[in-house]
Amino acid sequence: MNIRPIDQRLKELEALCREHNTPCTLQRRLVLETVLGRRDHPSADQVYEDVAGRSPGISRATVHRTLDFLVSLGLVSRACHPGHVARFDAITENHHHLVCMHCDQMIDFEDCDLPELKLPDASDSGFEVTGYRVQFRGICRECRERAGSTI
Amino acid sequence: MNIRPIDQRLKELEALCREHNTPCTLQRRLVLETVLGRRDHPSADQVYEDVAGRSPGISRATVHRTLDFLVSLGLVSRACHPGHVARFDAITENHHHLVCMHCDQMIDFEDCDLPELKLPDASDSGFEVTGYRVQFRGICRECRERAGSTI
DNA sequence: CTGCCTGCAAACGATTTGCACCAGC
DNA sequence: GCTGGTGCAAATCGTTTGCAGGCAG
Repeated sequence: MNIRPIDQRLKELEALCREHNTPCTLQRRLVLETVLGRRDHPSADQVYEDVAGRSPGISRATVHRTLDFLVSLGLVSRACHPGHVARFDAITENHHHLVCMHCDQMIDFEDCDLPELKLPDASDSGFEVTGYRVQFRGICRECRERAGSTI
Repeated sequence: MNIRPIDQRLKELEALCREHNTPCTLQRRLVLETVLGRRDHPSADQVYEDVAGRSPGISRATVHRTLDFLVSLGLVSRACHPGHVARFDAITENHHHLVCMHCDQMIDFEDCDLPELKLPDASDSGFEVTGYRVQFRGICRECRERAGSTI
């Protein structure tokens, strides 16, 4: 759960940009700084609002593109789920899912020997916890075969 | 992880509709049957495709409304996350989140004594698991206070 | 100087909403 | 017969894309 200091992350960004032969633009720095500076998992639009406050010219499209870019570098991750359409589930009890990060397919994960998690006490934060979901993320067979060894 | 038989679920739907003084329409039955009959967490559009095959007149809007209705009854749950906008996270390691099911706010959950989950072997299903997220779902303080005791 | 990134605006896809009609109770 | 659920179409919201111009390397 360690967040490295922002400066160090910006250095990582510069190094990774160099490594990928792609410019380390002001916008990329600003978007990364913004995500690092928040602990509430902002949406793309919230990042846009923040960044636009400091750099008025920026466009929403750039924020989206930049976030995707940062995810592809591994500097930022997508909270929630990879795709963006709502999905529904006939099982209302707590259980686990396997999610493919390439094609967004999502299946139940049955035969695991994971312990039933006890609901934690999050009352410090004011939260009343009523259930949970565990999302195991990875790559499904089809996507692995399709992509060969390039992943 | 027990799915009750479809007939029993349909009975539950009828009972709950009666209890809420709202009609148990054909569309509601069809949508519920469809979600129960699939184990792959269909999106609203996939449910629509299925239902439209059996009942050509149905509209997408009704499928959305019906799914929301079934979720509110507790017969179906939303997989992934409650809202539908992508959210980003500066922490790329495995960790836990608290998600408010009312306002969709999402925060990190730090001080929990949950064990680090070992990545399960899901190779039967062809999945290569690379990470996980645990979503604890509940109601945040503000939403609880705002709603009073009506939740 | 060159290529890629950016800003803009239009396109797109999923979901929501307003309204007239129809079906369940 | 009333109420509220449905179908349709338009509106909305988040995200993506095509293209001309600007900036990092």
